[in-house]
Amino acid sequence: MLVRTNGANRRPIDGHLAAVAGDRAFCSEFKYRRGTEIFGEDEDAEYVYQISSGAVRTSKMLPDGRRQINSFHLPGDMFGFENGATHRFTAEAIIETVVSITRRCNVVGAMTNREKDAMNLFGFVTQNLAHAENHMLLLGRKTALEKVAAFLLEMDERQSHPNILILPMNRRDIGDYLGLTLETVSRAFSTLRDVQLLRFDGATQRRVKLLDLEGLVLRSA
Amino acid sequence: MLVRTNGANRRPIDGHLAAVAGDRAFCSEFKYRRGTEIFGEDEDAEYVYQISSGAVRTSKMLPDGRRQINSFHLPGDMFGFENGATHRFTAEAIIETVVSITRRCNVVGAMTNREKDAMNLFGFVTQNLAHAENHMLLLGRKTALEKVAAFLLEMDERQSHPNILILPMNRRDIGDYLGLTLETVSRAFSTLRDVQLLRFDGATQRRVKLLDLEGLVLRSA
DNA sequence: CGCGTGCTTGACCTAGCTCAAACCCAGTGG
DNA sequence: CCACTGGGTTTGAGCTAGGTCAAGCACGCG
Repeated sequence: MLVRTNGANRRPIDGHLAAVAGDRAFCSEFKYRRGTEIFGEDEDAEYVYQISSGAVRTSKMLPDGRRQINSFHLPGDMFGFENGATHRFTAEAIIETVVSITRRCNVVGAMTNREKDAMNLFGFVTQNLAHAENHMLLLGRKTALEKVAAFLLEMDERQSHPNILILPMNRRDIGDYLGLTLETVSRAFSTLRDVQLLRFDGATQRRVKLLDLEGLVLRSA
Repeated sequence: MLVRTNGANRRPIDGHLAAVAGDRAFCSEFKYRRGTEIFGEDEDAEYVYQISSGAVRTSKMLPDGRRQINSFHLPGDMFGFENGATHRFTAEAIIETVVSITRRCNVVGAMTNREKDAMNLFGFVTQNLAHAENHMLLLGRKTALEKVAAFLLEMDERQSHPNILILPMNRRDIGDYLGLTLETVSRAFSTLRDVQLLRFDGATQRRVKLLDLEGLVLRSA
């Protein structure tokens, strides 16, 4: 499923991944088309990934097709750490996405050589863990409206409070992230619109203006 | 809430925590009574913990009291890694529990000195992360019966398939772990008993014999 | 223009929640 | 010894949040 766009264009890039891998460890950039798989559950885990642009969903699936999205990754985010030899989940590009990739062994090599940056990597993992812990609280104990409000606040936060929040994912993805159906997500959006907590920008439903962050926080727990 | 039982009895102990902390970093053992708090959400994170005996639940709470248990920790498990300065969740002893404790700074010091053990610690964190990812799938997408079946299999696995599975936690804890009410958990136990997948050992409902692991696996997804 | 994808909305249904009652120990005190 | 108490658990009877199924609209694209 790899769609390599810039061929043998191997070069060090800016950002943490390059720092962790070290100057001598080169990173490649890959481009993935909307909807394509970056890696699949149980595939060999050879690389660690950092997003340059675009958006990625990581998910797990039950045999009958029920899906749970663990997290959405936006530019700057790292994913794909594995303890064992294989990936524990699937990663797919939601929109056209560019990631930089370095071999696991480079990172491990870096850890033994440069402890400070190894600590950085450790930080990325505990960050992922912290997100998972918050998300378990959401999945296990929040109502549909609280889930969607929390989701909007999370996205707003991660896009550093833009004037207009742009959602790269569709309602089904949001539902699979929040443990809801797409219809319930849609109804929650409508409810939040009706009580003036958000407004859709233009005709599209992917561009949202949050009108009252305080109000959203109140409804997110 | 600390109930220090062995006073100034500081000594190195066996196990990973001692290995990570290094020979010169001494670990203390603490005993907690059933139901007592080991650390609270937002408290300073000064230590890393490993269980010698007993059982611990780690949980997060919403303002109105709804609780989500992230995981149960059994002997050998480590918990309490933090990236920042404070704990992201509460840890409580479910039954009388002995933990060994080392200061975070000892562990960090060990990481810069002994890369191999640092890798071990990294492994513990990614292990916690892997558990969280599986648990999100469970919380977001499984039915009550699937959740309880998966829970029983998890506990059985972690007690290395004992003849009789002993549950240290009550039905409410199980419910808060699985995102269910205690009544629903109880009904699921009864259903599994009725279809001969488990039997209660004696009069107590905390001692369970799993009669058909295959059957449980089938119902756990 | 026709088609496919995504979104909304409505009507209905059901898994799991709430509320309530009853039981079963284990521990305590008379 | 028994009575009493208080967790913990089970079970039942209803209720409701959210799922399911279905229709219809809006947009973008070949």
